[in-house]
Amino acid sequence: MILLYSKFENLEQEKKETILAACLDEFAQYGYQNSSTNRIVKKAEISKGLLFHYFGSKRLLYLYILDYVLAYYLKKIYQRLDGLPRDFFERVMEIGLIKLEIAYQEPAIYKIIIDAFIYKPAELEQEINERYKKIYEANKPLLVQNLDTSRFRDDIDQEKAMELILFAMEGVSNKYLDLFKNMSYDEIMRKMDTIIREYQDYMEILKYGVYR
Amino acid sequence: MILLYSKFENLEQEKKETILAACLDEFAQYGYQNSSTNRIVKKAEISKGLLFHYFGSKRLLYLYILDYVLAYYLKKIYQRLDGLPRDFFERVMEIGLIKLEIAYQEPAIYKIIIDAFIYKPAELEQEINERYKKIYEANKPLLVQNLDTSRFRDDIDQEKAMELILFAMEGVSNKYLDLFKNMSYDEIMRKMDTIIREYQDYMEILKYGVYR
Amino acid sequence: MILLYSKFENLEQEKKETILAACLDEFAQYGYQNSSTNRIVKKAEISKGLLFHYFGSKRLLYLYILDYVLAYYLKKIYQRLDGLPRDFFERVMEIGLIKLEIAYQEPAIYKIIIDAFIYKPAELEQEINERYKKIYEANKPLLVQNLDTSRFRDDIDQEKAMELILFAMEGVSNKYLDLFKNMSYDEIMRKMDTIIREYQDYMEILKYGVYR
Amino acid sequence: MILLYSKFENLEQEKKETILAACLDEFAQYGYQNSSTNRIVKKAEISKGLLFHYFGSKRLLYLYILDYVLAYYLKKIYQRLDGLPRDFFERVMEIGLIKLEIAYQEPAIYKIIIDAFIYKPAELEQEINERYKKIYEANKPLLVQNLDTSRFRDDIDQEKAMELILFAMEGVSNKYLDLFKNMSYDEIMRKMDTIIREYQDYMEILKYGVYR
DNA sequence: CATGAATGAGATTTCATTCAT
DNA sequence: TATGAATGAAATCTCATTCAT
Repeated sequence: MILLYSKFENLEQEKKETILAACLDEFAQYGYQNSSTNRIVKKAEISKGLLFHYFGSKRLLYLYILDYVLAYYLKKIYQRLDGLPRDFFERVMEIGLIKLEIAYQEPAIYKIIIDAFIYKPAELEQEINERYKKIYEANKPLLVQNLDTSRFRDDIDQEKAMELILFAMEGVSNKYLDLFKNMSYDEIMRKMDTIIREYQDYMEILKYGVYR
Repeated sequence: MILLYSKFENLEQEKKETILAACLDEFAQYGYQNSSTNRIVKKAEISKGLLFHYFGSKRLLYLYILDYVLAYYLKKIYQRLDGLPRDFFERVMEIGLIKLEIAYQEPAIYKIIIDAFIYKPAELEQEINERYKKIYEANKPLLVQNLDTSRFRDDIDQEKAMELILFAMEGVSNKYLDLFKNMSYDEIMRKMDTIIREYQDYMEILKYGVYR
Repeated sequence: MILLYSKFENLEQEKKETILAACLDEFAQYGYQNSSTNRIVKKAEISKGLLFHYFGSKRLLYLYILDYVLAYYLKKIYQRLDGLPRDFFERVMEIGLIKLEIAYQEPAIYKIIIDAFIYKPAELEQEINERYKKIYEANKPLLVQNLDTSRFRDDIDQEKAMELILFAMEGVSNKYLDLFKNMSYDEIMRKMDTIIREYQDYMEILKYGVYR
Repeated sequence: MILLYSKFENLEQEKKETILAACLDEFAQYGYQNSSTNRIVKKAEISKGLLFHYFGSKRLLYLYILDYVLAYYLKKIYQRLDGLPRDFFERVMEIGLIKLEIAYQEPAIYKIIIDAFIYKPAELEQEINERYKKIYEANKPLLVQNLDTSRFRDDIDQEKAMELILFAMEGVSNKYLDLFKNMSYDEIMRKMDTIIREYQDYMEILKYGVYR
């Protein structure tokens, strides 16, 4: 890894950023399969050969970018780690909101991540699965560390319950994201209060089942 | 629509089926973007010109096929409509099993549907969304028709509760489907009992919250 | 084979010949590895796609051309079959002269054959070996059919002797071909008599050992 | 020449050898045309610029390497010069065995030489021909020096006879080398006795014609 | 001496679509 | 209706060589 991409990493910051921006843009808009290295070099204003000098192949370039966006994403999330609520429901909500925030502040990064894990281009399945495991493991402590589980009912499988809650709330999140697609940032912000209230409604229902 | 594809629809049954089979095969294996009309005509043993004579463009061909598989899918589901349990949880479980069944009996059809809704090739987003709404509307009665809601607690929003349950169970289903990817049909069948039992465990937890 | 190249073979004669000429030219000048399909389509004045429509890949194109030149070559040789002398030495000499003739009448064809068998591009080794065997088998009767072996000495292995003679005379032939490279056709023709006389000198020596 | 490569030749021994090894490896595996200076610098662990600093161009690098392997080859052969049998046939056989030995001890060197003289990349034809002449001249004394020609028959052209024998035996050698291609070293060694015996059979036939 | 970033032409191949027959 | 030849842009990737540092 270190050797593989060192040519690129040793570049001056500005140039690196131009190239990264071009790649993020391209992969976010077209996904892996339909992205074009031709378009990337045009956007980045570098020669065709140089891109391959840095990254070796489109495949390796994509994996580099994927790792880059994942690192960025995890960093953002972990910056908030300290302030996470101890109650599971509140924490799930908080994390959901963080994700929404990233999705709006860095839509390209968010889109690349989602695409990678949901679509998984066949020729990259293994590599993406590895990264998925890694990010899953990295996320676990986020959810369970320093958690106050005292309110969970004794007679249910706590782990399964938490899984269900996550699945359900992810479904709710996606519903909102889908809704947001055709809305401006301002519109979204204006509705945010209502959304948060709805979010809480959903959680209340779940809470009723798992908390005593 | 009627005019658009009438040339194809008026074909003799056998020829239509050969062409359909070739398209299903191709789109299931490669998805929309990476599918090739060249390969399709080779598989279907028809000429290049004829395919475009029937469908106009790759894009329109795909949409035709998408509608075809959706119709097939819905038909299969609706055939089971009468026997659906009146209890919501049992019904969700039953529908989940029907989906699994289709996924294994007609993997190509299942794969095309999943791909369409999950990946949504950018240039087809609008058309796919339309279809998504349509299928969503079509599915609604499936879930609510003739439902026995008497056991739902009075003090919760029934609709939201059902949404949550669906989201959660979809998460569980996907978890299993992911697990199945690297298993043979026989292995899956052997584990089916355990899986159904786990499925029920998850539902018990949810039930506790929404049923009185 | 028939299906593979039928698209090309069904073309009208004139177009086929233009394309063939372009390929022969290119492969003779550059060999397989360094030939360029870009240059070929330019020479043949057809579009890039069309070449691949006809032949599928550079590799298959080359194999088609190789078979074409081999067929041409064998046909030329077999046309002379009837008049071949019954004495082995005279026959070897005759065949050698036929080859020289072809080499000068159709230098591209000759060069492609020689290149294929001598250089054998690694990725085509197997296919070329198959063809080599085929041509070797086809050549055998040329050398032994209706041969008068009565003058061979009884106490030597006739087959080994004939092998040696062929190897030796091939060496002599190559020596002349090498010599010819820097000579004009006219020069060569003027020297032909001397060359044939030398040829015969060489054979006399060999004859002395194997004939009684 | 001296000026041309002096930068390289003045290097410390170890570095020179690393670079030479990389070049031998590359040219033996890929030939001139398909070799890559990129791969060479990677193997040699030197910079791109340095290679061109030393050798000027790929073409000049190849010629340097060609001269190097030829020198190596000739040195090896000449080391055996003293012990060479005085009988022409025995000497031809001995030289043939020496070549086989080199082919197995230094396959890269052998392969580069063979490739150069057999394939002759068009753009290097002249330079290779010069070297061919040089090596041919250098080989001559090897064959005739201190030779016992007393057993040659008086009535034949001795030089032509020797030429024929060389051609014939080269044909036999190539036949064996071709055979060896698909055999392991051990297999070859196990068959060596049989091969030498066959070699001698061939020579006996030739001997009969040229010796009295 | 030495580096390695940078170039851009050129390699083979695939693609959806058109159109003369 | 039906054919399949024809197009040429675009895809990814490699190449020998240069030059600022």
